[in-house]
Amino acid sequence: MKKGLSLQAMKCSESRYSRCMYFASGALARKIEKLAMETWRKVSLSPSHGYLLMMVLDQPGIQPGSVAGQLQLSPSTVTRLVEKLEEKKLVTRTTDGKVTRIHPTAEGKALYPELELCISQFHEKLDGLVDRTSADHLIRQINQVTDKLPY
Amino acid sequence: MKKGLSLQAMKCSESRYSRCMYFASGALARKIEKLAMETWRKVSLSPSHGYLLMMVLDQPGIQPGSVAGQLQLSPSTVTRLVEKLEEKKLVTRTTDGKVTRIHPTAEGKALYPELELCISQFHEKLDGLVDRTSADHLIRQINQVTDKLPY
DNA sequence: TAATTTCATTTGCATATACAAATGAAGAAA
DNA sequence: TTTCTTCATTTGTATATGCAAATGAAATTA
Repeated sequence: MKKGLSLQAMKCSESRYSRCMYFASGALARKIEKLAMETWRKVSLSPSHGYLLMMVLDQPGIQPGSVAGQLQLSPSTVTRLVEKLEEKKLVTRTTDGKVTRIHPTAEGKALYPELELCISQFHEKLDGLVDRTSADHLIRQINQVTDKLPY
Repeated sequence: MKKGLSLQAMKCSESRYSRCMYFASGALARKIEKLAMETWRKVSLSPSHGYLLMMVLDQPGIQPGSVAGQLQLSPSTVTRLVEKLEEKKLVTRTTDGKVTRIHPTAEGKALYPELELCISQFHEKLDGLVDRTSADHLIRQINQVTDKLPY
């Protein structure tokens, strides 16, 4: 019945490395990323691209640096993400002197309901696996620690 | 004084996206990865490579699939990691039928003390930023959630 | 105003990671 | 034994991400 996992299958808490923040944080992030990827696939966007587009829809004219701050990504990563959304004709960039602004296109705007659906489905999916209270608590704790770590 | 961070600088808990597990886990993992990278730089290894080598030293003859399970990485990722350690002459691979085993070289073994140092320095560095009890607590909580998420 | 510094963004390059398909071998079933 | 299935690993390809250097413009200083 159980397929292809005899060696790999392992609860992370059974690993001798699981007590290390490096693995704990990495393993969680990879699994969450995967879960999110499944959710956003229906709009042919990665979760990062999806959230970025959402931000641009909520805050039209937003600057890349502000995206980087809010999404906790490096400026260069934001540039790449925006490039891809631009290729897909979902956003445009305008530059005025030092300031670059990202604007949604009509096509991008049209995606709003679906993006909202992705977000709520992602949260539902998570709710089905982890009870809401402990997830919320975990998120708060993670953020507390993240805020203490250097940029 | 403060340099180059006006737009990006932001506590993650101030972001409207910080309440989402996707960002919380990703942001934490990226910051921890960075912290760890600084620590392992002195042995010219990424943290993943360092931990993998450590595992091979602790469990000589270990199979890639078991590494994948313990480190919560995909088998293909483990293959790439091992390839690089092999290039650096720190480990060798032997294949006997279906079974592949990873063995440390003398050069790899010689690195053991330094690897231990990296691990303890990483933990010290973390201790300097986040108090030990809450870090341990967080790790346990993360692992609990991770274990509930699908492979 | 000219020179310097700061800032936001982008580019070039490198790393980390995964999925899906391919490989090669072992075990089970016919 | 021949075939089919399962398994562990590897390979091909793709995504995500970051650092350091480059760019171009604004702000500050001299």
